[in-house]
Amino acid sequence: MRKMTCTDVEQANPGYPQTPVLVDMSEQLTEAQQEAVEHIDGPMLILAGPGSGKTRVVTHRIANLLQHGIAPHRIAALTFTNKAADEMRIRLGTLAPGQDVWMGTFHRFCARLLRRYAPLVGLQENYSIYDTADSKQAMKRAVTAANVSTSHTSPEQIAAVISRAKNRLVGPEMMQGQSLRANETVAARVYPVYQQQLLTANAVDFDDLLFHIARLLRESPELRAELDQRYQYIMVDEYQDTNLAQYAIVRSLSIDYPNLAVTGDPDQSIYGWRGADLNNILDFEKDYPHVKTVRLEKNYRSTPNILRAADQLIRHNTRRKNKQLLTDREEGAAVVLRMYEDGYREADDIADQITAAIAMEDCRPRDFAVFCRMNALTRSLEHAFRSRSLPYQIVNGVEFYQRKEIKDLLAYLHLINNPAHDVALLRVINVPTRGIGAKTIERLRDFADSHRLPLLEAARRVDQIDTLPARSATKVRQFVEMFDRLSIKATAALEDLVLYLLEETGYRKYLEKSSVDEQDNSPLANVDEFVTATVEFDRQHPDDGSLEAFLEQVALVSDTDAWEESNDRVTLMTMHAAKGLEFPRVFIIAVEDDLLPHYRCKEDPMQVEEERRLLFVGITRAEQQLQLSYCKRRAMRGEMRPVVGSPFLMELPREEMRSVEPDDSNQFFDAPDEFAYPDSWDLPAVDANDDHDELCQLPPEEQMPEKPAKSDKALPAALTTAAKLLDNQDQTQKVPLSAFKQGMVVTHAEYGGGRIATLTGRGPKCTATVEFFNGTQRSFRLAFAKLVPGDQDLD
DNA sequence: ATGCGCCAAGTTTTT
DNA sequence: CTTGGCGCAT
Repeated sequence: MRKMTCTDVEQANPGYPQTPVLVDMSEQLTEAQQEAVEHIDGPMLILAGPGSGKTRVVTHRIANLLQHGIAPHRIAALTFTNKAADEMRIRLGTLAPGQDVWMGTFHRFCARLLRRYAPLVGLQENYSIYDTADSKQAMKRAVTAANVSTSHTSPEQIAAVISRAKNRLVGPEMMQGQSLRANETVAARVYPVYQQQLLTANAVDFDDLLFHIARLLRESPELRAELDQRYQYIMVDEYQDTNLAQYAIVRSLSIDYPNLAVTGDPDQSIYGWRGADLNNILDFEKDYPHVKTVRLEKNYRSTPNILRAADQLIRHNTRRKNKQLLTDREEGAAVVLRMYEDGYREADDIADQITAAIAMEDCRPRDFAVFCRMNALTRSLEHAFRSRSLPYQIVNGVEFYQRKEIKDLLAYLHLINNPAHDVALLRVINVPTRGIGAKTIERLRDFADSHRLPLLEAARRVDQIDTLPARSATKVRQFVEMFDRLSIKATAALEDLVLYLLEETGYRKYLEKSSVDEQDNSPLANVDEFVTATVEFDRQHPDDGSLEAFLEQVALVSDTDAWEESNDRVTLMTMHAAKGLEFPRVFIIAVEDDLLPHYRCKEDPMQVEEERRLLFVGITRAEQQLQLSYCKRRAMRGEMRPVVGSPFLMELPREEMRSVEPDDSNQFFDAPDEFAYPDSWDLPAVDANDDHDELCQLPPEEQMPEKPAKSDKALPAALTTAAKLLDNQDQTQKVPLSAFKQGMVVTHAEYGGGRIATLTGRGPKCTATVEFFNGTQRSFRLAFAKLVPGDQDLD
C-alpha cells in the first residue's frame, strides 16, 4: 500500500538572512554550467537536455544568488512536481543551509497567494481545493442545474472544455460569444453555473488556482507590482510544460524585475494535453529580447548506446530546438528490442531477468524501473513480481487517497474546515446512513440552489423547506447538530480530531460492521494509516492551524510524489511519472501501436510528436541498460487482442540494437490475422527538417536495414510478411479453450500423452495441470501450451 | 430509505 | 476487468 507523505513545503525560519552560503565552487562545472550558474540579472533560458545536470545548475545558481547578497525571500523556484521541489530543496540545503528560498509547484505557489488574496476573487481564505473527483461531482451538479441537454456530450467532456478554457485564461463571460462547436456551446452554458457553484462552496479546482492568480495579476496593477517586487528572482523548472496561465503568471511577475530564469527541454514536453504550450519555450527568446541562452548538452547519465537511440528517435520531430546529446561515457550494452507473445510473458520475462540480475550481478532491486504508457499495464507486472517475491513499488497503483474510506474521512475534515464544501457534505451526509435519502438531499439542493446557499446552510434552515417531511427534517437537524459538535474540535490536534470524528460520526462502527471478510488492505487498516499520517503531520506542524494546511497538502500531492528513492524496490510507473528520474536499468513495456502513439491522438501530428517525446523521456531515464518491448497480443479490457509494435520502433537505430524474439517458439491459438503494418506508417514520418533519414519514406518492407546473420528471426512482428503469417497459421491448430476438460487425454509436443488432472482459471489464464503417462506432472496455460486434445501423434 | 444486484459504459497521461 | 448508475425488492 502506498505510504502517505507529509512533506512540508513551507520552511518556517525567516531569521537566517546572514547564514554563510557554502557554495563549493571547486566542484567541477562545465563551461556552460558555469555560465548559467553565474548569471544573475536579466532573463535566461537554460536548454537542458536529459541528464545534463540541470538541477545541479539551478541549485548552484540559487546559492550563487544568495552569495551575491540577494535576500532569500526574493527568490522563488517554481517546479512542476513536488518531487522536483523536494529534490531541489535537499540539494540547496547542502549548498546553503537554512536559507528560506521558496520552492514548490506552481499550484502550491498559487494556492498560497490565494490564501492571502482570496477576498479579491470572492473567496474566503479557508477556501477548499477540489480534486479531480470533487470537480467531477461539482460538474455533474452544475450540468443539471444549468439545464442543458447532455445527449451528445458528457460531464467529462464539458469539464475538459472548461478546463482548457481556464488554462487559456478564458473566463465564463468570454466564452459566451465565441464558441462554435456543439459541445463547446454546451460547456459555455455550464461554465458560469459551475463557477458560481464553486464560489458558493468557497472552493476552487486545480485550474482555478492558476486562473484566479493570473487574473488577479492582470486586473490589479498594484498587486502585480507588489508581487513582482516581492519575487525578484524567479526560476521555473520544466518550462516546456507551462500552459498559458502559468506563462502569464510568470510573465507578470517579471516586468519590473525581469530576472526570470527558466530551464527546460522542448523534447521533454509531454503535457500538451493538459494545456502546456510548447511555444512558451520555443518563443522565450522572442518574449524576452535580451535573454541569455545557455545550452546544456553534455549528458552525465546514459551510455552512448542509449543516447543514440534517444537522439535518432527525437530527430523525427519537427517542433524542437536543435540540440546535441553528448557524453564521455563508455559504450555500454546495446539497447535491447524484444518481442513477446503476450503481456504475461513480457511480465514474466522481465521479472525473471531482474531476479537473475540481482542474483548474479552486482545490482539491487532499486536499480530497476519498468515504464509503461498506462497505469493499467502495471497489473501483469505486479503479478509476476509478487509471485517471485521481487520487491516493487508502484507509483500510482490504487491510490491511497482515492479509497472510499479515506475520501470519506477527508470529506468530514473538509467540511469542518470549510462548511460550504458542498461536495464533501454530499459525500458524508448519509455515510454512515442516517436516514437522509435521495429525496431529502434533492430538496436540500433545490433550496440551496435557489437561495445560492451552501448545502450545510440550507440544512440549517431546514425548517424553511416546507416540502420536507417532519421526519426527514429531524434527521437533517441531527446531522447539523453532529456537525456542530465536530466543529468545536476543529482547532484540536489533527489526530485528536480524526479519532473524535471516527466515533462521533459512527464511521468506525460503520466500517467495523460493513467490512468483515476483507483481509488484505482492509478499510480499517487504511484508516489506521490515515491516523498515523495525521500524527506525523501534527509532529511536523506543531504550531500552525494544521487542518487547513493538511488538507491543502493532501490536495496538492500527486501520486508521483509517493515514489520513495530510499526503498530498495523495483519501480513501476508511467513514463509521465518517470520524468526527472533516472535508473541504471530500464524496461519500457508495451511499445505498441495504438498504445504508445495512443490511438486517440493519432490523427493529430502534433500529438504524435508528443507521444514520441514521451518515449524519448522514457529512454533517457536509463543510465546503463535499456530494453524496449512489445507483444504480439495483449489483454485489453478483459480479452486478448492482437497488437503490433509501435511505429516509433522503426525510428530507432535498429542496426546497432539487439533484437530478441521469444526463445521458445511456442505456437499459439487464434493467431492474429493482422500483423499488418500500422496505417500511420504509410504517412511520411516527418516532413520538414533537413536531417531525417530516408528510411522513413520507403515502404515498410524495404525499411529494415540489412540485418547481420540471423536477422530473419529477429524481425519484429510488425514486419512479418503476409506469407510467413499464412505459414504460421497453417501450422497452428485452432483448438478452442473450451475443448479442454478435466480428465481428458491430451498430447503435448514435448512430453507426449497425458491426462488433465486439474483445470483452473478462465479465459487466457486458464491453466491445466497434466499428469503425463511418463510420470511427470506439468502445468500449462492452455492459451499458449503446445497441447492438443486426444492421444495423437505429433510430428 | 436502504441496499442489493444487474447492466452499461469506458478505459492516457496529472497538478 | 473495473466503476458508476439505475431499478427493484425489502
